[in-house]
Parts: sequence; C-alpha cells; structure tokens
Amino acid sequence: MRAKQEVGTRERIVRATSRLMQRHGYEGTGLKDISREAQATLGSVYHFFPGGKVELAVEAIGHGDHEFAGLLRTVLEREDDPAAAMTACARELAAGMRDSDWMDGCPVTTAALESARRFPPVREAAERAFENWHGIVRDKLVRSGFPDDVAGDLAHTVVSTFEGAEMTAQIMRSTTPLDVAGTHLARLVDSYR
Amino acid sequence: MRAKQEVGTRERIVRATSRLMQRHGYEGTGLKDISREAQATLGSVYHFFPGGKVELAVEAIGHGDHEFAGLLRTVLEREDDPAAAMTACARELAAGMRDSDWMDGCPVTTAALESARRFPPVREAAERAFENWHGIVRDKLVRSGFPDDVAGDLAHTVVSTFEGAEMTAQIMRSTTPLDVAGTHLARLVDSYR
DNA sequence: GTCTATAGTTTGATAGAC
DNA sequence: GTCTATCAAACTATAGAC
Repeated sequence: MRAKQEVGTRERIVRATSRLMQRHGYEGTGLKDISREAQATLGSVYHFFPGGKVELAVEAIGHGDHEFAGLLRTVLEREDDPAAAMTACARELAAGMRDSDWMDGCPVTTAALESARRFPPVREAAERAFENWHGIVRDKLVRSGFPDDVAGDLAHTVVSTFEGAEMTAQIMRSTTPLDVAGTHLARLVDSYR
Repeated sequence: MRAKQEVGTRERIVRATSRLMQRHGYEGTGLKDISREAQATLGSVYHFFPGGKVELAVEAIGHGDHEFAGLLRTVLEREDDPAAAMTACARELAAGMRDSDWMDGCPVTTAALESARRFPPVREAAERAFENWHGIVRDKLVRSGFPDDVAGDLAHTVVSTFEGAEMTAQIMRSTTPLDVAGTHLARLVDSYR
C-alpha cells in the first residue's frame, strides 16, 4: 500500500502551478517559481509540458476545476434541502477564504481573466470549468424537483454569485459578501418552490 | 471653449493604464505598452508617477471605480422601480460586454485579484471601489423604501452577482449569465417588498 | 527523467540632455 | 515636461550532459 502523499513529479508541477496562479495569476507566476515550489527542475517542467506556460496553465485550470467541483458536489450532496445547500456552500467557501488569510480565491478566474484574450486555450479551459460547475448545481436542483429550465437558470446565478462573492470577499478581506450571498441564494431558490 | 477630447498627458496615461489592465491585468501590462497606448514617453510616465507601476495601478483602479460608478448611478436613476433597475443594469453590462467582443470586463477586478497580495495599495484601491459601488446600490434601495439593513445586504449581493456574472459572461462569451442574473436580482429585490 | 547552463528577449526603473 | 539611452534583473525557452 502506497502512502498517498507520494505523488509524481508531473502531478507536483500541476499542483504548484494551480496554487501559484490562483494567487498571482498567469503573468504573475514564473516558471522558475513553479519549478521551485514543485521541487522539480526547469528541465523536468519542460519534459512534461513541452507546450510551455500555456500548456501548464490549461492543466492547472483543469486541476482547479476538478478541485472546486469536488467541494461543490460534496457540500450539495450533504444537504438534502437545496436552499440549505446554498448556505452550506457559502459557509464552506467563506471558511476556506478566511483560513487561507484571503489568499486562495477561485482557482480558475484569477489566471483566466487576464489571459483569456491572449491565449485562447486558457479561456477554453476556464469555460469548461464554468460549464462543469453549472452542470453540478443544475443537476442538484433537478433532483430536488425543479423543472429543467428553472434549474438551469438558477444554476447560472448560483455560480455567478458565488464567484462574485468570493472575489469581493477576497478584496474586502471579509466573509460578509459570502455570508449574505448564501442567504439570498437560499431565498431565491425557495421562491421557485 | 475647449474641445473635450483634448486631455492632458497625465490623464491619457491613466486612461491607457486602466484600459490595458482591464484587459491584461497588472502583471500582463507593461510600462512600455502604457506609454505607447497613451502616446507619451516613458520619461513622462515616471514624471507624473514617480511611484512607478504600483502608483499607476492605484490611479487606474480609481479611474475604473469612477467609470463604473457613473454607469451604475445613471442606470439606477433612470429606472424608478428598483427591480426594473436591476434588469436595466444587467442589460447595460451585457451590451458593453458584447460590444467590446468580450474584451472589457470589470475595470478593477482583473488587475486587483492578481496583485492584491503583493501590492497592498492596489488591494486597498479595489476595496474603495467595491465600497463605493455598494453604497450607490444601497442608497438607491433605501430611497425606494427598503429598511437600511435589508438594503445594505441586498446591495452586497447585487454587486457580487453583477461582478460574478460579468466575469462568467466574459469567459463564456455569452450574455446569458448577465441576462439571467438581472432577472433573478429583480426577483430577489421584489421578494422583500 | 533529471539537471545545469545559457541564449535571447523583455521588464521596471533611472540618468541626464534638451 | 519631454525625450533617448541604458542598466540590472527577470523572463520563457532550449541544448545537451548525465
């Protein structure tokens, strides 16, 4: 049985890229920073990612996508009531935000926003992430009995609002935007019952 | 009477910085890009902004703050009904987004997110912007008859949701997130009447 | 697969003539 | 106030030994 901490070089590089770009964005993250943080040499980085920084960013965004999707799924399935699930999600995001001392916001947007124009593959990776999260929320609402179109629209606003509230919380260094967003999303969902 | 297009060098530099950082972020915007876009020399840039890039970013975020606040105020005062004002805002943001071919999102967040940690003055400038926008929305709701605490909370979610929806729209290259957000915010506001 | 060395460019910032 | 020239450092990317 293998210790689960033991991860390969490639995986360490992806994780380091994801975390660094989450905090400093695409342009603010250097390949040397990545290789140092991942405890790998620059040669190894280019060995695994011959496409260079863009390829790395795409992979890192995919990693952030998966990470956030996991959190979303866990919390949504823990709460049976969809409105309660909204406040639970907000509470979870607020905790992560505060615990990292407002360092770790959305693992996708910080890097994606600034490079969406210049590097189309990066934007496309971010788009896949948003679609993934939207689908997870929509499915939860459909399983809770909402009609497909209502669930789809609500899921859009849920994702947008959590994204915006997390960003606002990060800038303001306060969980208030997330707390309030959770309450309001629960109320909005309830209003369609 | 002076032609209104005629702006001084300092103002041209601020505007160029704001636009470029809106699109490419803080690290993605070079001082040479700025001086070229502003049709000013590098010497002039440092003449007006001896504090260098950080001072420029703070000024540019203040400019974006003022710009977005103006749009917000205009649209909110045009619509008497607060719920209708929400959908009108969303429509306005969606139009700006589509017309720029998804280049120009929020003039503050793209630059602020990636540099909030490294350069505290940049984060503080972004915080002032968010507080300013929050106050504008809250005042509109208070004038519409909502109690102070309800209006304050709603204003938080309105700002968060518009921010998140604009970001999502930019990544997805679709106005749907903004359209849906407008509808839902109107419904949420109405639910407190 | 890992490592070092380095090429070639660009970056933020400064100096000093005009 | 404007301009050119330039510095030192950092960047992405590559080459080639092991």
